[in-house]
Amino acid sequence: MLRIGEVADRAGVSVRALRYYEEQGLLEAERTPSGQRRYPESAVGRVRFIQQMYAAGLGSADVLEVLPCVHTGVATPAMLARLAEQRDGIDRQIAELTQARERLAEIIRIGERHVPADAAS
Amino acid sequence: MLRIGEVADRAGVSVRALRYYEEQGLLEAERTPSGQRRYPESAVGRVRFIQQMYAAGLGSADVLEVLPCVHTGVATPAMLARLAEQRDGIDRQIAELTQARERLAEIIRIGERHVPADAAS
DNA sequence: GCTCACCTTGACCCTGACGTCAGCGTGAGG
DNA sequence: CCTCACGCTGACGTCAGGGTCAAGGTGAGC
Repeated sequence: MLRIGEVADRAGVSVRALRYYEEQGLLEAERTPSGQRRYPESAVGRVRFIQQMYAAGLGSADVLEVLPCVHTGVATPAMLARLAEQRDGIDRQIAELTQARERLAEIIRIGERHVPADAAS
Repeated sequence: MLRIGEVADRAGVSVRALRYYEEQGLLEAERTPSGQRRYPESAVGRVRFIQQMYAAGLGSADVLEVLPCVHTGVATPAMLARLAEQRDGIDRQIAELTQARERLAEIIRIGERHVPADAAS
């Protein structure tokens, strides 16, 4: 059983973040009689997953929706549908980003043609 | 010369957003003697570009940095460097998203194996 | 039994990209 | 002249994902 600081260190997040996740219902912890949180080792991976989902632009509610499937390894059809929805959302985001990237790349190409004399600066 | 509402409609953003962009120095407008904003047609495209950059995760300051190149079509080497930096940032984001997507997709595959009997629900 | 690092809750602070409301001016049609 | 949609500024609200500070409890070593 890990203490909150250890989980934070191992997962690379702040203690505050872990308490916030708990507040959002994303992460449970057992408590010692005095009230201190104790986490299983698996919590570290769980936190990393949560971070990854946040990075993918999901909000706490979305993560909360998909977490049960991760946790249990099984999923109802409804859960699968939600997961697929999130995956498609990410796909849409990737598409948007790719477009933006192309846009920038094109601007760079144009700009390079207008400043061709300068090779190394 | 377009009024603010028209630009907002055509670009698919709110009037408030346009005023905010102006506040951030991203979008200029002429003013009628009474103070109303008047935009050239080109503003619509400009706003769309701004939106695309926001969608790519750039902040107002970043957009402000890269806009001159778009506007003028030319770029100093320093500008090119900034553009390239933003492009690379987007690339990193895409990589992260792709990872998250794969993670979700895997969870879906696992889940599907655990609920294979149910085909249409 | 003392110390000191670690933990607790609660409360307020922050940034970004707007939403929203108030109170008022503007301008084109009937 | 009246109306009514549209525009203006300024100020405050919102939401997420935490940071930070305060005031105190806990627990393992010495």
